[in-house]
Amino acid sequence: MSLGFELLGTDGAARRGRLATAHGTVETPTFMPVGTAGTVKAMMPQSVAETGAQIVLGNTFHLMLKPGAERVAALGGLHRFMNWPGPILTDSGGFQVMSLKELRKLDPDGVTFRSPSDGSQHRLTPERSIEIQDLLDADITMSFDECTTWPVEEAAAASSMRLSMKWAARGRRAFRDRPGYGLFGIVQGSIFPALRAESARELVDIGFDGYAVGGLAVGEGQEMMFATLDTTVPQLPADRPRYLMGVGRPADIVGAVRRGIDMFDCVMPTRAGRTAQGFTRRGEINLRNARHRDDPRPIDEQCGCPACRHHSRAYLHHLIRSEEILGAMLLTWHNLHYYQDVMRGLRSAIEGGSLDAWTAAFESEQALGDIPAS
RNA sequence: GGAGGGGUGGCCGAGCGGUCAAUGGCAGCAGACUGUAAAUCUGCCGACUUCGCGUCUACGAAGGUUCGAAUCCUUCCCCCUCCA
Repeated sequence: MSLGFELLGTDGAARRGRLATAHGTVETPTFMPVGTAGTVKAMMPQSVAETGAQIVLGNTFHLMLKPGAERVAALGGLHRFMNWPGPILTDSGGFQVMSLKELRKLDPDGVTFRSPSDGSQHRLTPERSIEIQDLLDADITMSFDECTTWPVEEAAAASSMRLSMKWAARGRRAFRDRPGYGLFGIVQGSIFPALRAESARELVDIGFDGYAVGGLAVGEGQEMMFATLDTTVPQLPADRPRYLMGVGRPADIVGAVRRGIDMFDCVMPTRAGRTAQGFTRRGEINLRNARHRDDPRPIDEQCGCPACRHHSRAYLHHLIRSEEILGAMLLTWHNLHYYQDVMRGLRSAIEGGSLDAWTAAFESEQALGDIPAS
């Protein structure tokens, strides 16, 4: 295995680990901000790092279209191109197989996409996806898969999963092994335990540097997602990192960490930050709402981010109402910082063997809800 | 003084005899967002309301024509442009 992973401790099924990549180490459980197009939207790379994030995502599909993988490679790779010196994980384009299903044609060999911006045709195969991620210089490369839609019949979920497994094997052969770089396989099978088990077995047989659980948080709900993790995660090798793709809200992450997941990514904190939603210790708030208009308090009294240290809810509300860019920047910064606070809390709770108590405190505080302005 | 154009719901602005409580946009009030086609999208937005294609009040003002008027006519009040 070319990607180092050290298991530092456990608390129940939860794990405290350390991932060693060519561009640095990552303490797990970790949350990876999504930087689809070579930027964590509304954030400077340095600011992303200041929130505590150690690794970010890039996206094969988006970077293939603009500016092109070969161009990024010629410019020194994605780290240098976007000035993020730390580890980068790239998604394979598999999510776009689902999210852009109106714009693509799938066949056993791969997928032909029409570009959402100019209609031009682009071909992605398991091999080409790996090649692009190599050109981008991703520390962690994801297998090209089909993110299965929801809801789905078991038969359709099975054939979708089996296609992804074939593609995973092809991707494994195409991947160029080298120190500090790794390839992850992605378990599919929707909410069907037998399919998840089959998928996990196949991937483990092939052998990957890490294992992702894909095709969740697509509408099935938290309960079914957790149920799926309960049966799936135990089938993944204990000595390799586990990544739950696309998840989620803070409570989703906490529940998944407790079920043995090490890595997460989600657009939630960044997208929500651009659409006025703030995540706090006491739940979610919408800064666009009139109730914040005169509120001199910060978004979250206990938060140390620049938005909370220097600015009131009233100011954030004003910026957002006025469509000032700074509003999106500050709220994104806050959300990412809060997510990282949650991850820091989880890691230290696992280290201290106090995850149950930590979780109880987290949940009861979230349940209290926001304190109204006096 | 003369000639034209116009006054529509918080604002801008369609409508120009019935299907108009009145298209749109903005503002306002909420909601959604989970490997980013997203600084996006959705709902509500005269009053009342048992929330129902229900009642009432509404398109500068007052009259009138008509079965029926935001839409036609008369007078008045404002605003804009051009000419003197």
